[in-house]
Amino acid sequence: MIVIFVCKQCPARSRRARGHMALRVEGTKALAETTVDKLADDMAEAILSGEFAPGSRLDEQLLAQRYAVSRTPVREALRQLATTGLIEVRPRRGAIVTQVTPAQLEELFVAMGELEATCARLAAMSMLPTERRRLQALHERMGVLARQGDALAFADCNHDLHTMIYAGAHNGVLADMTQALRRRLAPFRRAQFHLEGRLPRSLSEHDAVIAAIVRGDAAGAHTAMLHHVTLVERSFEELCEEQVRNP
Amino acid sequence: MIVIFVCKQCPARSRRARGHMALRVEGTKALAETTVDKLADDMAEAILSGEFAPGSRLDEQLLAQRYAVSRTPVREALRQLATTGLIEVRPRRGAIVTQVTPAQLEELFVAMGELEATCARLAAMSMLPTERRRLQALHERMGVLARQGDALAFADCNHDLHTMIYAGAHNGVLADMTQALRRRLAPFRRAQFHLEGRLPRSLSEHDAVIAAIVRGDAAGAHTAMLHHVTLVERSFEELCEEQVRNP
DNA sequence: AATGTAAGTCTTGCATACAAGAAATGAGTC
DNA sequence: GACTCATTTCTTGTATGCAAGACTTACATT
Repeated sequence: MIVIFVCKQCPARSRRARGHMALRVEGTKALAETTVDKLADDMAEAILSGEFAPGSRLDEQLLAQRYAVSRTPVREALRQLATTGLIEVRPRRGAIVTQVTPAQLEELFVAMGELEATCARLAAMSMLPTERRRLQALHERMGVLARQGDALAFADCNHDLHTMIYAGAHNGVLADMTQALRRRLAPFRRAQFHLEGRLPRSLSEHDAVIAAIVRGDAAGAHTAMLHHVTLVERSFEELCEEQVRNP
Repeated sequence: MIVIFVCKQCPARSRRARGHMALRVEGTKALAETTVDKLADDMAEAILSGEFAPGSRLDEQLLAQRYAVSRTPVREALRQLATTGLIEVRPRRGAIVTQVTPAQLEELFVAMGELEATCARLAAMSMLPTERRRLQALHERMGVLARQGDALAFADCNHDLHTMIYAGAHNGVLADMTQALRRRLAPFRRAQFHLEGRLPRSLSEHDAVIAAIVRGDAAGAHTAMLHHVTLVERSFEELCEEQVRNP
């Protein structure tokens, strides 16, 4: 979200000239205003959605044609994606979508769990009363959704709940890192909400986390969150094994 | 470090043609082979060393002249640095070296502490006997250096010690993130090793961390490391205040 | 004097062009 | 028939050029 403070009196020209600023709200990213940013966003989305399969080559010319731009902005976008780990650029040999090995996936899940648990611990220590109340309220709403069996809305709220916890840690650096990791793992987590009985199970795990945070139990929040994320990972693994058996 | 598996029988030409690969060792970065990578490294170094002051503008043409290249690779390097948070590129308004506010610095230190503590916890759980022994050995060597008052060698070993702990967590993702944060904070940590009495104090703090890791006490390692990093931060703050008083 | 306007200059953003390295192809050799 | 080597083709890496947006300066207005 971008908030712009505008002096209605000043015509557009002088507004810029005097440096009236577009203030960015804390913790948000600027909207993609330049071609490169749009490209990077689009390509990241295409990778995360699986359209660009892991291991596939990203030909600069093809991408340039696809997005109707020249190679220059494509290259800049590719470099940007490379530093996020989504793709790999091999000097003089082009870029490929990063192939995540099972071992690396395991590491990503573990790292994610640790970061989330850390956020939960900090949140338990430093959340404001308002934040705790809103967290509790969201959790209760998810209880209703779970009973209604609305997996889609539940997933949305689940995302908000976790984001709320990152924010509650009151540490932008940590929140950004955790969010980034979460995004990278999104493709692997998506499927599991359709698993039978996942919703109520998820809810009861959340219960422990939320309760610990609300009562300010740092160690408890850490443990409960680690447990929760580990279970999410476990059910992902089960899903994989199942797919191997019944492809 | 790069390890290349070579078939001695095949001449260089066919080796490439047949796709014999240069295997990158886990957890390391490729050497800068392309102009852009070299630029990015150089510029990052210049920023971290303070040559490019926080807030200063990075003019593409000037940079291109300085490194005797065209603007194209400079722009790509800038984009790369931007995603690491070292600089900020404002659309159509050029790049500036990120200005870290005291509040952000505090967040960086806290995040760093949490990550280091997490690494220590995981290391306590999953380090191999060899790794524990080497950690212990390095710690003892640092004891000697501290008694000799060799601050420079001590700082080197200190770096190695922490790196060893990241590696001991057996999680490349976490290790990379921690290392990156450590690098970003390096300019702010550098000065403090010259503080009076810092070496022996640092050593005794390490003692608690190492002991906990070696005996496999996960919770203890976490707590001790968090304590250690917090103290490092504290002494940095003291240093700042002192400089404010006697500039 | 302070603010608003307009022209001019400078910088960035993107496209195009060319050079150099890598893969692919095909002929020759053992 | 497998391997080597040379040649061709394709892709990436870097330089250059042009257009559009942002800053500067000088000027006009209240």
